[in-house]
Amino acid sequence: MAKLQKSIEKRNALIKATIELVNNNGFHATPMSKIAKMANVSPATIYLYFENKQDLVNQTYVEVKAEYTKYAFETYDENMPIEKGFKLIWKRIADFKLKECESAMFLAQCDNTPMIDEISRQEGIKHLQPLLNLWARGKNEGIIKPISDYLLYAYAINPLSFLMISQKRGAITLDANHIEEAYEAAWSSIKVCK
Amino acid sequence: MAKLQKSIEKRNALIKATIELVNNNGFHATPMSKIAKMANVSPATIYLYFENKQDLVNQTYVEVKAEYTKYAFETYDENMPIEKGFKLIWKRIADFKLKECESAMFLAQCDNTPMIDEISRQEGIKHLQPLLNLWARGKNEGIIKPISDYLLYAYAINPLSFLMISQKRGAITLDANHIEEAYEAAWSSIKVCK
DNA sequence: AATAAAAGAATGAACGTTCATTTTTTAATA
DNA sequence: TATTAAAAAATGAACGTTCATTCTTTTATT
Repeated sequence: MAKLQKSIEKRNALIKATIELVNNNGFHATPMSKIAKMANVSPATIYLYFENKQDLVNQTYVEVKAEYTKYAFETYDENMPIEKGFKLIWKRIADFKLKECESAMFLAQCDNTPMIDEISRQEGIKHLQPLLNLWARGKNEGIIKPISDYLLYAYAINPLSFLMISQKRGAITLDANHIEEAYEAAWSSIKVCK
Repeated sequence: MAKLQKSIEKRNALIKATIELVNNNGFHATPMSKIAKMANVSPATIYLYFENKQDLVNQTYVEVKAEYTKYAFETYDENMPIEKGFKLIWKRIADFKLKECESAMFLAQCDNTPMIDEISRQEGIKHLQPLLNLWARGKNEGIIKPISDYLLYAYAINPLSFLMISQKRGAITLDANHIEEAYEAAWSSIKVCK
């Protein structure tokens, strides 16, 4: 495999096709041949870029996860006050999940199945550090509840995945108003209540 | 497949095996042959109880979902005051997700992938009605935020799935204290703040 | 001309499902 | 009750298909 000099676009096309097909049919029903076809490439070519199917999916996961967190923290600055910083990150995440809904769908599917290697999963978690730091600071200042980061994540961030999936399935349509309500729910679940 | 008179146990064994194998390997990596082996049955026998693999998974989903909601509402009475009723249902759900963690895992996987037919999914949602009624009542009384049921579910109930998965993966261990904290987060996210 | 990239066709393994047969259960008869 | 016939349930092996992956050949690049 090594590194191919050329054609990063071909790699991108393969990753894009993987996301789309896995979203719509699930891992079990997306053959390499279909991925190749959607990316306008021969099945054999996939193996110039990826070791095998598992590797293709793992790499897709890590790459999408990185994009996601890059977007989430792009405008955040570690010196911001807690609530302002949280709101900023939260809104960016919400924004990503609604705009890049294909990517977000894919992540949700990976995060809830044994589709992905544990190693790639760990790799994906790393990028979340700035949010954990913010929470640590918030706990110190008595603004954020002194509870486990997993609990904070479960209530502050994870619900967005559920909402995104519901929207993708056509069960709801989220407008700016809903997002504001969701933010209020998220914030009130983790802030210290006076 | 008509109804078989005998051997409801064989059907149950098949469903149990399906849950366990799909949890650990995902749909795509659980062949019928393995399901048969784990249920101590010939592969051919599966087809006496289920039309095909998809049908087996669909039926497993609907059955587990029914168990889940049956458990959730078992001790609930429609005349309870809002907060008390909500707490009761919430605790039962938490209880189920931690005790019947295999079942809950399976549901989470189904709810986040295209593994399940849309029809079976709809079938599974029906059973949630008592909770929606409670919320309607709560909104009327000004106790619960006047927001979409999907938002309420996303913040009050869905986080438990995330926590359960994290626990199953060994990332956390939830004790009674965590559960209490989680309940507080859930309630504060949906109650009207005075 | 030499090398790297891509292609299509080929391969072997694995899978879901069915088939032909056997085993077990039920019902009928004496 | 004992024996036998019929029906139901269960089985292991086999089938046809699909899939991931590899092999060989062609095309593009330097």
